[in-house]
Amino acid sequence: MSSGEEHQEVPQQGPGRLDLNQFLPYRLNRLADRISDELERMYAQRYGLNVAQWRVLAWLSHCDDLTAKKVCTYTNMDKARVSRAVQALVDRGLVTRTPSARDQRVHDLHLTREGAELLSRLIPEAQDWEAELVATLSAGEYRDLLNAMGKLERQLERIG
Amino acid sequence: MSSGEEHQEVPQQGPGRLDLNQFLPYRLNRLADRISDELERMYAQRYGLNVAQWRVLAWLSHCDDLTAKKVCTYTNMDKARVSRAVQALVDRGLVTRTPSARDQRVHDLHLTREGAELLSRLIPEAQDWEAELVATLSAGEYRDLLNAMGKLERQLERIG
DNA sequence: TCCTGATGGTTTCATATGCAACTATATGCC
DNA sequence: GGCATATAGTTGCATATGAAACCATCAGGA
Repeated sequence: MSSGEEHQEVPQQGPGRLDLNQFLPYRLNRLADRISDELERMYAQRYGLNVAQWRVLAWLSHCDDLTAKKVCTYTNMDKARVSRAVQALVDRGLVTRTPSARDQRVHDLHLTREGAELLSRLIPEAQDWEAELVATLSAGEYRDLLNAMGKLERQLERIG
Repeated sequence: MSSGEEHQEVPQQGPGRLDLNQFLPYRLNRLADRISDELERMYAQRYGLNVAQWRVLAWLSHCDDLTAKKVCTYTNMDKARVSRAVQALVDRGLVTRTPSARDQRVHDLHLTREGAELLSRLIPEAQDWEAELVATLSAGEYRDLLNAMGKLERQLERIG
């Protein structure tokens, strides 16, 4: 795919026409999908993790004291999907799931030593890859990008 | 969900820890997913379209002279998914699919009158919604955002 | 205490998706 | 022309996912 391939068709303009390259949801999705595909390849091939499992692990590295419910709200994933991801991680011995002392409905999630070790290898790889990805952005551009995305997220909460 | 909810857990830092809120792939995915969910609700509930079908229609509004293959490359969707989306649109009478005169393997896709009418109602809604979404961004911020995303896409091509 | 409703999590079931095999057509080389 | 290979698109199959039913536990009020 050559760069600028999105313009090889002469885009049609006018009423009833949508210029997708100016349409933020489209652009955002395309970019996020492609990044996601790359990363997915990385942790699927090398660590046998799918996206849901990776997200659970990433959150476990981000904060201790996690539950399935919290993962749901943080990642916007369906609770069934989270449940299955956690199950798979427990089966692989990367995560422990123990009923909470205070509330038997809740299960506390924790990394095992193996889980922590896997993350200690995976996280630097992910960060290196991200660094390469954003290498063409200046520090200011990067900051502004995250900033704009933050604004959009807050606006989404307001609208939705 | 209150805004800033992503910080209610004290984020842990340090080696082997990943600060997801500074990790672009995560942020991008979360934002794109949420936007996608909102839009999906919009055209699923009101027009009975799924994401794949909407993308095909959007590209048909964007440029005439489309084929399934082009949709695949433009949208990064699997050809089976595109094939099924097109089939559904043809069944609903929104799109025609005719074998190309030059190459019998290729099928030219075109909007029917009904398809165009549906789009003429759907597109303004989508644009209005997008306008509301980006209302908190200045024109400059919006431009910079698309610009940064363009850079990332080009960098992705280079890396991948 | 018992009943009602809410909540965290799992399981079931229907659907959407991706991969691979397949069909049909086209292209290039002998 | 005839064979090998590539390409556009469809279909079959296995898997991933989401919605809803379900189970267990908790909280609150009569």
